[in-house]
Amino acid sequence: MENGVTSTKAEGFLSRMALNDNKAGMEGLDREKINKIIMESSKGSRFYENELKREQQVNQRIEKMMLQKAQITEQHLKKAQAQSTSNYHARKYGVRAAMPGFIAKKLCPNLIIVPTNFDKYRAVSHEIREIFADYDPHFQPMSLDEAYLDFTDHLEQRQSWPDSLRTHRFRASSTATGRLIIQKREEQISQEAVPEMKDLSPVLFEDSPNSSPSCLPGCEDGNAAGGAFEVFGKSVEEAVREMRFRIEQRTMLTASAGIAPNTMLAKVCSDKNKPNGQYRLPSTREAVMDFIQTLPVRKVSGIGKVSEKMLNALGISSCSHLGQQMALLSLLFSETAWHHLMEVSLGLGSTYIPRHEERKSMSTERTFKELSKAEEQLSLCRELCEDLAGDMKKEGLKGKTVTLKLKNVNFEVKTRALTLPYAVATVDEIFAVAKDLLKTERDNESPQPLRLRLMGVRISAFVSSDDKKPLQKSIIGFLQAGKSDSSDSSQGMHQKLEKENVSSHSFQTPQNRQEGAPGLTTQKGFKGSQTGGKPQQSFFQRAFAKRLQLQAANASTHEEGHGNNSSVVTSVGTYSQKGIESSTEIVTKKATDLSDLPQNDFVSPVEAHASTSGCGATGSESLTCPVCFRQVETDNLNVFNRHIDQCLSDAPAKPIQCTVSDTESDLDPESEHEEREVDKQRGECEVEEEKAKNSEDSKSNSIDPQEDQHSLKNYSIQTILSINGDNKTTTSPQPQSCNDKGSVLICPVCHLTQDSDDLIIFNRHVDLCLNQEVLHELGGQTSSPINPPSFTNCKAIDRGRPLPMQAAKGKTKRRDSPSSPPSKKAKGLGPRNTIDKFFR
DNA sequence: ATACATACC
DNA sequence: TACTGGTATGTAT
Repeated sequence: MENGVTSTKAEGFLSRMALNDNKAGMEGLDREKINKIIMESSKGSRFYENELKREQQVNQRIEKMMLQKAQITEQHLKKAQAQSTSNYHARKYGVRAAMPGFIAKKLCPNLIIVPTNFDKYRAVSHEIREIFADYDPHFQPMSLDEAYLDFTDHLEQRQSWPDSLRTHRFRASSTATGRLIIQKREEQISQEAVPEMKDLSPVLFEDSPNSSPSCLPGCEDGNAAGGAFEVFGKSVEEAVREMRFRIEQRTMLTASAGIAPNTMLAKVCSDKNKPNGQYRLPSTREAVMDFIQTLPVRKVSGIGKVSEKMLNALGISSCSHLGQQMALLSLLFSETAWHHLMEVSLGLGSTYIPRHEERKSMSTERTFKELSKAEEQLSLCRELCEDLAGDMKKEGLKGKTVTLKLKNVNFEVKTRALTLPYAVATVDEIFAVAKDLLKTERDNESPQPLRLRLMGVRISAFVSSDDKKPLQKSIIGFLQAGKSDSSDSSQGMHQKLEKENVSSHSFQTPQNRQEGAPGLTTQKGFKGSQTGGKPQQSFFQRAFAKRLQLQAANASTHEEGHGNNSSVVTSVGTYSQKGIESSTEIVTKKATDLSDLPQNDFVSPVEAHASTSGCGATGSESLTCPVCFRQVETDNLNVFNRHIDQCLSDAPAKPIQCTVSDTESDLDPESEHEEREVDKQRGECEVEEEKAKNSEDSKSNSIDPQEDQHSLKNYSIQTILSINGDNKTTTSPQPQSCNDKGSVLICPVCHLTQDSDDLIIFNRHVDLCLNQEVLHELGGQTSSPINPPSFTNCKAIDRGRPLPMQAAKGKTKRRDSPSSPPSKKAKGLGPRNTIDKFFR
């Protein structure tokens, strides 16, 4: 048994943690050796144990799934039938994104872990984005180093451009020098790094360093003129190559790109010739289908290690398998997941670049050495709230839901949230809630202490810009008589407040009590108001609309010309990484704040609010009303809440008499200044986090052997492009015929009557139809998200997806219900917004 | 609305 | 010694 357990664990670990050579630059490594190192470095740690646990959970899910699969009868089926990163040198050692530094060091003892420098990344990102904008002013950045672009318009214009507009010089100043610089870089790559690799790596690898030389074209011609230059052609490939060339000239960073008919494919393609390369997938059905057939599901954005494992358990590893198993998958997966898989299997993806959406949440979290003392947890919590409030202020945001995230020393994560009836943004408001959530959690665990290794605070449920603006105005108006905004806080809010609070349940149960007086601080520099996005249409709505549009257009001329509809994804490689220890020193910088806090560790939000406002008493048997600021002699929150409600309805439009000064008020100007300083350092950390998005926080992101510290050189940018080109008309698919009762399904795309009333078959037809229509005739506007849904908790048959057997005349519905709103789902399917708060 | 899991960078 | 941080999304309850 012992053995069995051990090996199970080992397997779990391996499948979960083992080297993932999915990414470029990791081919031909000695996996076994690397995995051994990873394994030995990790085993026994709490993290490891927790990973095992999670692995078991996934396995259970799979087991459950298999059970369900076993219950599927022929009938069913028949019916259904119907990271920062490591640089490329480091990757040769098996070092990869998201790998902890201590393991990376074992794989590559000579590794130098470079601290992150997000200011630098932002600067570079800005430059790159300027170049992107030349090709698509509406490009969508997905992160600092990655974006989708639609090349369609650019290509159209480009056709008539003279050579001069397609000519680009080598690096500025003196060209000769520029070339030297570049060449020097290459030498460093190939001569320095490589030998060292061989000598020092504990890991053997089989193939020699790949490496496409950087995209230096062999342009002799332009040299005489006092500067080397190159004339780029008019094709997509040339345009993209030109873009990458410009990026490299400008930033000394290389970029990779994928060119494909939609974003999903473009993303995959961008990985194909990474680093410093590009790959074009032609926009033909044949090419797309061929491409998809052999594509491992894991390559597709949105299919992560869990989804992959579940699919693998069903014998599905490539996208072609997906296509073959749609019926089965429809019974085992949720509708959303299934739909996404179907689109993937058909090579479908988004062909438009959605507008940059507004953020939906903002958070900050920190990992530290074990923290068990209530006071320290409390002060840390406050610190987080301060950071968060600062960030919120920068963007002029207010949100109603505050979430506390806790991770204990065993890596178990918990989140606790509370939604208020009004939006908050200041330190005190946030802290009041977070503190309460923390207390509740502590109480729940007691007498065991909370042994935390991470704490985070998040705000979500932002009020819309529309809501915010008047709010803002009224506050400003209210304050006009007055002083600086930092001292007023709750005053101006009164009217709004009163309205909101009165109409909503202001306070609730002890578990759920909410702070009564938001005491919103005014914020200057309120920028707000990005216009609301266009409502997202569903896949079918779009297709249908497009078709109508096309039909209309067809009446007149149908000469779209070039027919190059493109999207581009670009990603810049990761730069550097912060030291491993960076996250450990956080613990209690603000121990002094403890003095500001009431003695009892955890007080109710209201109490805290009052006390930090300097207006409340802190007697243990009384609570301070946030409205009238009188003591209420009770510790019964129901009583207290009644008082507040009363207070709110009784004393309407009267400003609260108290100089609240909450926000930053508990810091004197001096210390506030210091705080800012600290924030700066922290800023780097946060930026790092940004960076860390690309892989790991301090650990793995920029692991570069043999790199100059703080230098960007030798890093690469990766670009993914997608394009719709070569429109070819394809014949519509033959409607599948199964024939049945008198029901009739009509394809919303081709408008042909379908013989089968089998929805699965019908749906498949629709998708095929869309695929062709959209891809070829229409330049295809599918609404597949750029960032696909995750596959959390796939469900199973019993939940029974409603297979609407309704067959009507004229209008047919998919289970998706084309006419019904994409619902939250489709909406949720919107792009994952990874734009950092630091770049906005 | 809340909690948790998955995914991406 | 010893596995991140920020954001989004999906599912269950």
